[in-house]
Amino acid sequence: MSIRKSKQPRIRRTPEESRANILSSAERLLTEQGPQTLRLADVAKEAGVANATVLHHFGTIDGVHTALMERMIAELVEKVMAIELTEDTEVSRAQALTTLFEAFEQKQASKLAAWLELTHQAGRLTNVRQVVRDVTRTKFHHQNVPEDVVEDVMLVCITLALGVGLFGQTLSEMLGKPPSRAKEMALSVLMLGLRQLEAERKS
Amino acid sequence: MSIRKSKQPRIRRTPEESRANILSSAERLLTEQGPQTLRLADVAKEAGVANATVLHHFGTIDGVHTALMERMIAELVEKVMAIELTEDTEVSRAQALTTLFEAFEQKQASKLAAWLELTHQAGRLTNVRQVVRDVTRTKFHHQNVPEDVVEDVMLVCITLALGVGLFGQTLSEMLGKPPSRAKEMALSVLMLGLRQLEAERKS
DNA sequence: TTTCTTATCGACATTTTTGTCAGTAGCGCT
DNA sequence: AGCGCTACTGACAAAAATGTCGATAAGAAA
Repeated sequence: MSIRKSKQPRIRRTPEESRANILSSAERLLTEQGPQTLRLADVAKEAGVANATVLHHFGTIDGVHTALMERMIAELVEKVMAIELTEDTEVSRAQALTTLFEAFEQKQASKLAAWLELTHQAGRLTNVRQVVRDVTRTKFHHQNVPEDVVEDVMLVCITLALGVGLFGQTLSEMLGKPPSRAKEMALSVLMLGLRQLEAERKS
Repeated sequence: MSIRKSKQPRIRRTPEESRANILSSAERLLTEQGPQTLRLADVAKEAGVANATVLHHFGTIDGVHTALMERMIAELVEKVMAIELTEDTEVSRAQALTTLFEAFEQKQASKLAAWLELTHQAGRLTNVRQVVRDVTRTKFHHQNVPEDVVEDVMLVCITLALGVGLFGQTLSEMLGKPPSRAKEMALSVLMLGLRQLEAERKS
């Protein structure tokens, strides 16, 4: 009558692999189930390991949170830095903006940012300014625009990309529209608005 | 040697007052400390009552969460509905937009929205579509623009207002700029972009 | 004053979540 | 094969969070 619980053989990973496995599971939980589910038992179950294994690699559940944040931040920064903006044309800009918006929505970066903001951990993003400056210099160096103006533009682009990434889909669907509508509208308005802003500045 | 713990006389409120007191405390915790601190003991302590008192009025801690969400939503809707847009002028629009942005940042509505989004409770906002439709009809009835276009515009405005409300201040300060810079930039871009969009539509 | 209602509370019980520890088992190395 | 290292695990302990219950007291009404 007893059900045989065929015990799986242990999987022994390298520490790096194991950490990556656990963090990937945690990231999945964060984005699909929300921050509440980032509990020890949940993470361990999602990763297919014992609770003690998670603690073995990260010390505490908070260690998991910290490591997850840092991993997601690093990935996002890498993605943003990879955006190409070789020419100063409308098309090139539109592409860059689209890529930026997608970077913030694809890897759930907006959810990460919201989590950091809500938990007052935004201070973790100490390198944001440096990244923005690097982008300003490396991507916009050929444009004859003052650097602080470029920074203002990037500020508004990032803010809007975050807003769209976090709320765009839900809001669009609430209004009975296709889920990408908010993003499309935001991109249109942003492109047109920035063009006008530049025109005004030149006069 | 024993320290006399002068026991306070009980405060006996009406059920409505007591609920309001508890919810206000919870709201303070949500916006100032983050959602993690919306625990029974934290809420009770902030409200200055015993844990059991909170449960007496709300049943469970989840009941507190639900009631808090509903209260904040109602307050926000009221604020948005109160926005005036009597004329179809640039100035009038700018004022309305500014008011909208402020509504989303003042009462921490963006944090509420982010909380709902992260916890997959956005479905609670069932009346968003109705509110948008009401606003479309009551505020824009005198403008000769199709209703679905107005809805698209409101979609982008709300999305951006949320983004600015949630991330604007932090991002601005990260880049070493005054905290309202993101909002100002967003408003500028939004006004210019919408004007252009309208111009394009007319041609 | 006395009575009645019920908001309030402290103490306790239950459940949930985190963390500890001693032993087990993969895997490389000799 | 035998050995050493350590990733891994289950069982248990500790802590934290939620919820229950009977008693108390504030205020209204008789």
